[in-house]
Amino acid sequence: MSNLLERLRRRGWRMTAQRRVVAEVLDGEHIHLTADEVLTRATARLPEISRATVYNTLGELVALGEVIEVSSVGRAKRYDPNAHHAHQHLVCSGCGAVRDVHPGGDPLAALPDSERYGFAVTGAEVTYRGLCPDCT
Amino acid sequence: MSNLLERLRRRGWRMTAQRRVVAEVLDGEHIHLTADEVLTRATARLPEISRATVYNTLGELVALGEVIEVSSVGRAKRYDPNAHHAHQHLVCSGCGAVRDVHPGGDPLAALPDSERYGFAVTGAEVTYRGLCPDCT
DNA sequence: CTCCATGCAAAAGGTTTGCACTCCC
DNA sequence: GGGAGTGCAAACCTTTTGCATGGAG
Repeated sequence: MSNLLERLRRRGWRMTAQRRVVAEVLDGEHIHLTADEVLTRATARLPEISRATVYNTLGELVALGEVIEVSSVGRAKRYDPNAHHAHQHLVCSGCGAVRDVHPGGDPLAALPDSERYGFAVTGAEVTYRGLCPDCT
Repeated sequence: MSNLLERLRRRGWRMTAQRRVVAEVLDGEHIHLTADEVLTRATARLPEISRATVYNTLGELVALGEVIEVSSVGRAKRYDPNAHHAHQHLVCSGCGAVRDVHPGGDPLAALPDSERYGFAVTGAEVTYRGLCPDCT
C-alpha cells in the first residue's frame, strides 16, 4: 500500500467513483497492467465504468507524475504506480512481464556533457531484458 | 555507410527490389525513421512498393538483429539501423527526435545478481529524455 | 450552480493478416 | 519450378475524440 489514493486526495484531485476505482486497481497489485487489464479489473468493481474514462484517468495520473508509462513487449503500454521510488524495469522477452529493479548508481551520470548535443537532459530510463524463470 | 545491404547479402538474405530499397533507406540516413517514413522514402525510389512489405521487411530485419526497434514519443516505433555498434538513445520529449549517444560503461554492470530475480538477463537499453535544442 | 468528468460510439492511428499472384534462387 | 516475397485491402488492436448527460465541490 503506497496510498496512491490518499496522495491524490491531498493534491486536491477531483474524486469520483471511477477515478477511485482506477487508482485502487493500480495501487492494489504492484504489477504493471495494460490499460485493458485496468479496465477489466475496474469493471469487476464498478460495472458502469467506461473504457474512455480509464484512458482519461490513466493519462491524467501520468501527467500528474503519480504513474509511469512503460513500454514492454507488444503494442500496449503498461502502467506503473510506483512513480515515487526511483527504480528501473526488468522485462521478460517471453511473456512481457515487468519487474521493478533497483540498480546502483545514477544512470544520468554515465552521459557526459560531450554526449548531450545541446539537449536539456531531464532523465534516464533503463530497461533490462531477459527471460523470466517461467519462460526459460 | 555501414553496408547493411552487403551484410544482408552475405547472410544469404533473399534479395528483391523492395527489400533492397528498404535497406538502402534505413542505411542512407542515420536518423531513426518510423515505418511510415520508411514507406514514404521507399516509395520515392520504387513507387510500387506496398506498406505491408515495408512492415514485413522491417520486422525481418529486427528478427535478424540488423535493426533495432526503438519506442520514442507517440505510438509509432522507430527503426535504428545501427545495431552493430553499442549505443543508447537520447529522445526529445518535444518532437520525438532520436539521437544515438555513447555513454561510458556497461549498463548491465549496474544490475547485481541480487536484483535479477532468476531472470536470464541478456541486455540493457538506456533511454535518456530531454528537450532538443529546437524544442527548448 | 457551475464545471469537470463520464459514457457512448465513432474515428484515428499503427500494425497485422489472408489470399492470389510474382519472381528470386 | 517451387516456395518465399509481394500487393491489396480488410481486419485488428490500442488509443483518442466529440458530444450530450450527470455529479462533485
